[in-house]
Amino acid sequence: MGKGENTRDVILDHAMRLASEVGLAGLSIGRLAKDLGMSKSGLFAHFQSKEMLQAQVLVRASQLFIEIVVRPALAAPRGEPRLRALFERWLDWTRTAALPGGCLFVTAAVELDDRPGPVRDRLVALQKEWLGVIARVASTGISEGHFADNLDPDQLAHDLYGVMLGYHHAARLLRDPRAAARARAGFETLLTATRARRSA
Amino acid sequence: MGKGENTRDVILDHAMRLASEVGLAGLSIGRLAKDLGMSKSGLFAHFQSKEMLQAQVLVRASQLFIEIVVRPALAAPRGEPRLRALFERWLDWTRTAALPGGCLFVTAAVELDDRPGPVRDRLVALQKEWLGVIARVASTGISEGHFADNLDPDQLAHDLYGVMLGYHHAARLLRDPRAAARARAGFETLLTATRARRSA
DNA sequence: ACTAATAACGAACGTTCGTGCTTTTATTGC
DNA sequence: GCAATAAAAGCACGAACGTTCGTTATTAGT
Repeated sequence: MGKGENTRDVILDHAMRLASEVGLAGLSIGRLAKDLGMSKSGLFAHFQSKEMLQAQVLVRASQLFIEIVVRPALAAPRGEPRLRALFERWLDWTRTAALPGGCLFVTAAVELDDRPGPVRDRLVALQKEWLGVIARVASTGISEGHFADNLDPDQLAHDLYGVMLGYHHAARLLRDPRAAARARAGFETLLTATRARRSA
Repeated sequence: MGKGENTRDVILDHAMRLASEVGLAGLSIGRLAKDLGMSKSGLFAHFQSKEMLQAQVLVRASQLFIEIVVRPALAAPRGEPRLRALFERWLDWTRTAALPGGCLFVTAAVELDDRPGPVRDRLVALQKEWLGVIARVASTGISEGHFADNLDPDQLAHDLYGVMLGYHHAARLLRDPRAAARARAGFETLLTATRARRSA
């Protein structure tokens, strides 16, 4: 690994943390350079544009997310236990990843939802992938007999995302100390519902 | 109503719509002035600072929200019917209010959650008020016998907010045409859960 | 109609923004 | 240790930012 590649990693790491606080649009080359003690142009040369930087930050964050949340959860048994493992790690991942401003994907999702472009496209792809992972685990939960067989895995994935967004809102904006407890209660409500057959 | 007050309303109205797309931080005096065909300084004079403008936009949006969502829903019978009315109007309110960029409060919540200051404080107060309204309606639902008497109204309010955030995410970022259906399904899951006594 | 007050204007301020070019400094391969 | 290469710095650019100033139109009260 050349030296450039190394500093590039350092830049992306810091950019990811900064973006969790101020958003991807709030990132500024000047601010990053100042924080890292290097020149604007020297930093800029690692990326062809700010847009490229933003996209790379997203990629880096998703790698970290997989490493911190997804991979370890795969150690849990298929079906419900694995879903629980995913949920707990997801709930805690901004702490584990030391993201000072909360989940970067939540921030990016809101600020990019009306801004077409490659960065938005990449985020959408990542989010759909993640929802797909959840849905697949839920689906396995059906075949394992943990959940009712008329459960809609995509709906459960969607609902789980809602629980996480609610947690983010309560924890970050409202600074509600019960946020995690509320999220877990919401999760249990969803899981309970997966057991009763629902009227179509 | 003097002339100044009128143009001030026009400015705030447009600023609110613009902010729903680009966020409160994304608002710029120059852009607003250009859109409305007036000078930067003339527009600026209506507010002492950009921060004041942002705060006023929030106030304006909450007035609109009350008018469009809360007030009409109060016509529905107390308890569950009123909660349903609130939910349906909430789900549709950005369309009714003609906000092109989705719910302004969602956007503001994410971008302000790490930025202390009067604007953030105002948003937090507004959000707590709104959650309080939901909780109070849910609470009435208990005394009306619609919901189990060990239901936690604050938890239901929190969960409902999560459903709405999930809807926003699916509709705005993922452009999922099933977003509204998903949100309604999540709502019904929550309501069903309020009927069964839960183990403490 | 004349005056006092309000509203809007145009220009400029100092910063910061992203992005080029050119030059200097570090690192690498032989 | 020297040459080739990669990385960072330095400098400058045009544009946009929020804000202030002094001045001109427009309105409202008498």
